[in-house]
Amino acid sequence: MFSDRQQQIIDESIKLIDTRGIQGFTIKNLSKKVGISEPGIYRHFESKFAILSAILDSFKRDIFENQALSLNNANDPLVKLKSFGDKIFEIFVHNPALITVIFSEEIYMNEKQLSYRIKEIQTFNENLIESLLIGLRRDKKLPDHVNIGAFILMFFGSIRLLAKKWKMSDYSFDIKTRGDELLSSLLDIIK
Amino acid sequence: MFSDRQQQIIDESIKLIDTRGIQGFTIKNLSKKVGISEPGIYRHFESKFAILSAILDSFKRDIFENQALSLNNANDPLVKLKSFGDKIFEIFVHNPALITVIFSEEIYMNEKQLSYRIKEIQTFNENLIESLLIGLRRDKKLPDHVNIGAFILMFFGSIRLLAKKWKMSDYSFDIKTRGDELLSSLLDIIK
DNA sequence: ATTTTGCGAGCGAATACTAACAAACAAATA
DNA sequence: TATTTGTTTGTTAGTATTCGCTCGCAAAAT
Repeated sequence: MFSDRQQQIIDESIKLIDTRGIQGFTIKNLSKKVGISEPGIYRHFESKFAILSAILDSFKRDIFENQALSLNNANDPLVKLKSFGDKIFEIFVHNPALITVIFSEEIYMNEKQLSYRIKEIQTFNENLIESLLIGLRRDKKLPDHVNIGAFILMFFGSIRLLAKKWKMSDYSFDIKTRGDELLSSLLDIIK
Repeated sequence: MFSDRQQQIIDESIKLIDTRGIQGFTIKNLSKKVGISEPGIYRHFESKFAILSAILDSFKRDIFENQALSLNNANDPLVKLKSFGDKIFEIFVHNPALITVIFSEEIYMNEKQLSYRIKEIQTFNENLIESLLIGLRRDKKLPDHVNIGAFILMFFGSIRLLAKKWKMSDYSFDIKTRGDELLSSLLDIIK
């Protein structure tokens, strides 16, 4: 899909956006990081837009494969939910820079094509969780007082916020531990 | 504190950041919105940084006064929590552009002084909620299984996410209604 | 009379991107 | 095997445009 050089450019772009924001994501800064000249970048991507687009493609592929996989590993919906959350934190631990890139819709706000892609990924994830909860409700295994829409907001909202806090604290705590704590509190709600 | 013209510049800046992002927040765009020339802007603020700084000052004053007020209107901690949440949604309904400005830490990431101020506001709000919950626990009115840290993440995380979704949907649903739903689900957890 | 608020013109630096050319490499040919 | 050919990947030098911001001056307000 992407050549080695292209993947390198994508990786450095993500790091650059993470550390210096969209404003720091310039072709000049990027070329320094990659170690080639500015026009050299354009040998591998036709525009800055194309790089952002590739970042989203690359991430989308990752998450679709990973999540689909983790959901097929169990039968119990609660176990699925837990492993879904675990997987998210695993991805963040493995590539913290992604937190900024996928939770900062503002980065893509000038490009409708890109913001649509971000929305698509979010909707995909929410639908996964929603169908799990609807299944539980059908089987009368979800307490009556649980509001599915509200739970989904709590689920993704708290995970996002924890990840952002982790990043803003310079990764000063163990997100795996705190994530486990959070996930078990979330699961408590629907037990 | 701020002259009429300064307040106008602050208001237009918030709107500009909301609609066009940090990248669209330029002195040229701002001067067009305000209706004066670019150098005219510099008669009222010494730099672009000073405008961002003023935005945070203005918002900080608002939220500190408003929240402190709403928390003194009741005795029951649960009622306080509800009115705290209500107040947040009221502020957003009244000034939706603030959602982008205060939930987009990336805007200020290049300026440590500014990102520190954002953090300060967040910590202030979290501490308010935390002290309410600690009080409840002391009085044995908080269920044992409730993890205070996790609940705070859920509380602010879900509110933030709902607000962002509201904005991203072009304000296509009634955030007051959905906010009420969310808040009652949140309160259910600690009852 | 003095201060405040505005303006047009223009500064140096940075932006995304292009043109023209050269080395490196691989496949095809002698 | 040695040489030619074409493609890929890189460079230096430059484009037009935009950025935040300043200068010097004039009108307006106090």
